[in-house]
Amino acid sequence: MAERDDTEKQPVHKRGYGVSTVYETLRNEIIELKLAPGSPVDEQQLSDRFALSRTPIREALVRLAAEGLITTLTNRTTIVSNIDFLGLGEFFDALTLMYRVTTRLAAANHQASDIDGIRALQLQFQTAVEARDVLGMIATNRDFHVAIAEAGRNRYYTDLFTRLLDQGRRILRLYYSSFNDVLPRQYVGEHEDMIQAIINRDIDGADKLAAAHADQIVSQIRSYITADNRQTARLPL
Amino acid sequence: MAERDDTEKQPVHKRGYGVSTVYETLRNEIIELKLAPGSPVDEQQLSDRFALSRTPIREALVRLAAEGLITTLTNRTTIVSNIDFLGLGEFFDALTLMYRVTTRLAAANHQASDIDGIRALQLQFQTAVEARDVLGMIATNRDFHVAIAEAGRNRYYTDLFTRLLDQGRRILRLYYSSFNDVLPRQYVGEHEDMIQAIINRDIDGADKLAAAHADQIVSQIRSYITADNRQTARLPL
DNA sequence: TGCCGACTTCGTGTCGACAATAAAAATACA
DNA sequence: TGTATTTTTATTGTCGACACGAAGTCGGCA
Repeated sequence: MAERDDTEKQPVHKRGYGVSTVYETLRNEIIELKLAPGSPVDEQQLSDRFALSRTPIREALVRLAAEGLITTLTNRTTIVSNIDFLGLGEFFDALTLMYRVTTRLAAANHQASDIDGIRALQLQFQTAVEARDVLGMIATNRDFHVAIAEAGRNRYYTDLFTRLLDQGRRILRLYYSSFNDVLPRQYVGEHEDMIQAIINRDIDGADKLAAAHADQIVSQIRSYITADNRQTARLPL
Repeated sequence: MAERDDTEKQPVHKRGYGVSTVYETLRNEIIELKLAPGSPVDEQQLSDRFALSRTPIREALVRLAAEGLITTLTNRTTIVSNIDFLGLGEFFDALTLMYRVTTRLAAANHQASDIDGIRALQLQFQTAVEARDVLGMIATNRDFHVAIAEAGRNRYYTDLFTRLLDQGRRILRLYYSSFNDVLPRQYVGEHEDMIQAIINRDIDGADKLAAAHADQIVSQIRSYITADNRQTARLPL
């Protein structure tokens, strides 16, 4: 689909920042599906592109592999990890639990200053919705929930949740064309309710809202997938 | 305390298995506190020890850093990560939740064959308890719960839980000298109850048992730590 | 004698090259 | 013409060496 011809060279790196640059760049491109799942990741190609030797490239790839974003076949090749549709059940389960836990903890542990950041991101999300900027919605929605997780002050949950949300971004992007506007608008309202519950330190309320929110998103994705499947099933044979 | 003079050389590696050997060896030594938290990790030294060039060593270190087991100070040195006593609250919270979730899911999703593996590990744990083999207890207890998590069939929970349990092993080892036998014996019984609940597919029962089990362990560790603190507080000044 | 700056040293970050390995291509054979 | 075997090729895994950066060290100056 999308060509990867936009290989701009970024020649100058400070010593020690080469790997993290490569890591972050590739990470973004994988999450934003600029690099298609299953597509091969060539070390020499990246070496040329970033004007770095293969050693720092490799270290970045090792980090990406540790996060499961790429898969390395020993001695042969490394590819962008495929989206595991069979494991989607596990994914949704974990995602829902993390939505709930992080929102609960935010209600319990947040400090006043956290709210400002959350509010700002909610505003960004809202403007993205109004502008019908689907990609922006996906990104800002992610940031909004990460901010809530950080207000909850449990790094273990935040780490797992962030990884799950980023995984989710890959899936959402696959289906973003089918977005309509009624759901996103609803999300704005749900976000608003969640913020209120957090401010009121209403832990159980926050939990319930988060659970409902998660269910919304999960069933939305599920419906996209089954709709997609139906299309394939209708293919003339 | 323990010297790290036992640096045996392992010269022969199959191509591609060098890094994983280094990774696993170091990982074990860190978790088992053979490498003290805060102690420096020298690449050249490891290079000599494993009879490998620094490149594969480095890749192993990157993986360890991604898991948080070591900390790399850019351009300077890399050390074995310190145990974060201030973040212990977060740790216990996440640990408890994962105990509950994995046991719940095991009750819901296990297959008959899983039970055999769990039973075998429970037996190992029991023999370690009877032999008063504290180190064995810590290790087999970990394996027992990992097996339950795997029977629950959610890789996201299993991953996080495994990491948490391994972190916990470092903490437990710090205090293993203060172990008495009454608690471990109690754990054997609690494990037995958990297995029964899982077999009966009693999800809520499994949850409750896991929660109680986790609380036991957490309060045990907490009491060790506070006892330790009291000692320091009693120091003559 | 105490503080500031150049120098030395040690270890990491990066590089280019070589070796091994597995897939693909080419060849031989039935 | 189809299949088994050898050869080629592309790409990874590993290596030894160099270069940069930060501590610690030493000497100069007030």
